[in-house]
Amino acid sequence: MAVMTRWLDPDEQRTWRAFLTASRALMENLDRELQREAGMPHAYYEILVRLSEAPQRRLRMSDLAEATGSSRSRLSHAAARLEASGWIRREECPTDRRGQVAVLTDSGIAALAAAAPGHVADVRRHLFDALSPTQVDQLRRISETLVDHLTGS
Amino acid sequence: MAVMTRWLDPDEQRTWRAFLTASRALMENLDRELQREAGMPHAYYEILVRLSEAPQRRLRMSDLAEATGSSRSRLSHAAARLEASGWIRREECPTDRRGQVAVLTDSGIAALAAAAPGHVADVRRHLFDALSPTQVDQLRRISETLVDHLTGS
DNA sequence: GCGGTTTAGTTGAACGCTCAATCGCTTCGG
DNA sequence: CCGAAGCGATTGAGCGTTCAACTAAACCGC
Repeated sequence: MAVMTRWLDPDEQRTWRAFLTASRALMENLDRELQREAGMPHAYYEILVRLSEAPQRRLRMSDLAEATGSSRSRLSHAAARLEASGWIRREECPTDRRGQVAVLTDSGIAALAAAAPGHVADVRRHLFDALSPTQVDQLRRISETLVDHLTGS
Repeated sequence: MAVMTRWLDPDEQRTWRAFLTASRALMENLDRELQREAGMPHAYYEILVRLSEAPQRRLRMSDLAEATGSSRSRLSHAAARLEASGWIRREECPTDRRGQVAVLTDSGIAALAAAAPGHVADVRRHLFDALSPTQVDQLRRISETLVDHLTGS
C-alpha cells in the first residue's frame, strides 16, 4: 500500500519557493545578458569555457558533455551551432573511429574573450555582491553536498 | 576607459560551478520526473499550484504570470497548452475587457492531485534529504537574500 | 574471429521559451 | 470629450532542449 505523502512544512515550502525563484531569476538574468552582449546562451558559453581550459583546447565530445553536464544529444546540437558560428571545429578522433573531437577555434577564443568580462561582472553583481562571505561559503558547501547527492545516486 | 575585470577567485569559481551544477541537475531531475509521471513540465505544475491556492481557483493572467515568475508571453503559450489539456479554462474578466482570468478546472485539480505526492517526494529526496536542518535554513536565507537582490534592482 | 552487446555520436520531431510585433481596451492630459 | 500614451494579453518566428530512434565502431566471451 502506498505510503502517506509527507508534505513540505511551511518552512520547507518557503525555502523551496525562494530557492526556485532565486535560481530561476538568476539564470534568466545571466542568460539574457549573455545573449544580448555576446549572442550566445549560457550553455554555449560554458562549452567554450571548458574547451578553453582543456589541453590543446580540444576535448572528446563525450568528455565535453560530461564536463558541461549535458546530454550527448544536447551537445551534438550545440556543437552543430557552434561550428556554424565558426567558434569550434570538429575533427575525427585518431584513436577511436567512432569518436569526434571538438576544437576551440581562434574565432571561438576571441568570442570567449569578448564575452567573459561582462559575464563575470554579471555573476558578481547578481550573486556574490548580494551575499556575505559567510553565505558564499555556506552556498558552496550546500551546492557541493547537493552535487554529491545528485550525481552519486 | 573600461575598468579591469575582477575575475572570480578560486573559491568563488568553485562556488559558482558547484551551484550551477547542483541547481541544473536538481531542476533537470525534477522536470524529468514530473514529465514522466504527470505529463507536464515543472513550469506547468507551478501554474496549476498557484491557481489551486487562489480564491475560487482563479487568477488574472497578469497576476498568475507574476506569481509564477514568468513573462506574459510564456504564460500565454502555457495557458494555451494547459487549456488544450483541459486543466484550465480562460474566461473574460468582468472588470476589464482586456483581461482574461485563468480558472483551474476539475480535471486540472485531479491532475495536480495525481502529480503532487510524487513531485513532493522527489523534492524531498533530491533536496531536503541531502541537507542538514542547518543547511536548509542557510539555503532559505541565501535564497531570500538573492530574491530581494534580484527583484529589487 | 564471430555474434551479441555496449559505446560514441548524430538526427528529426515535438515542445517550451524568448523576443518583437500586434491588437484592443483603458487612462489621462488638456 | 478626444487623442495619445500605456496596459493586458496574444501571436508567430526562431532557437535550444528532450526523447527516441538510428548508424557505426569497439568490446567481450567463447
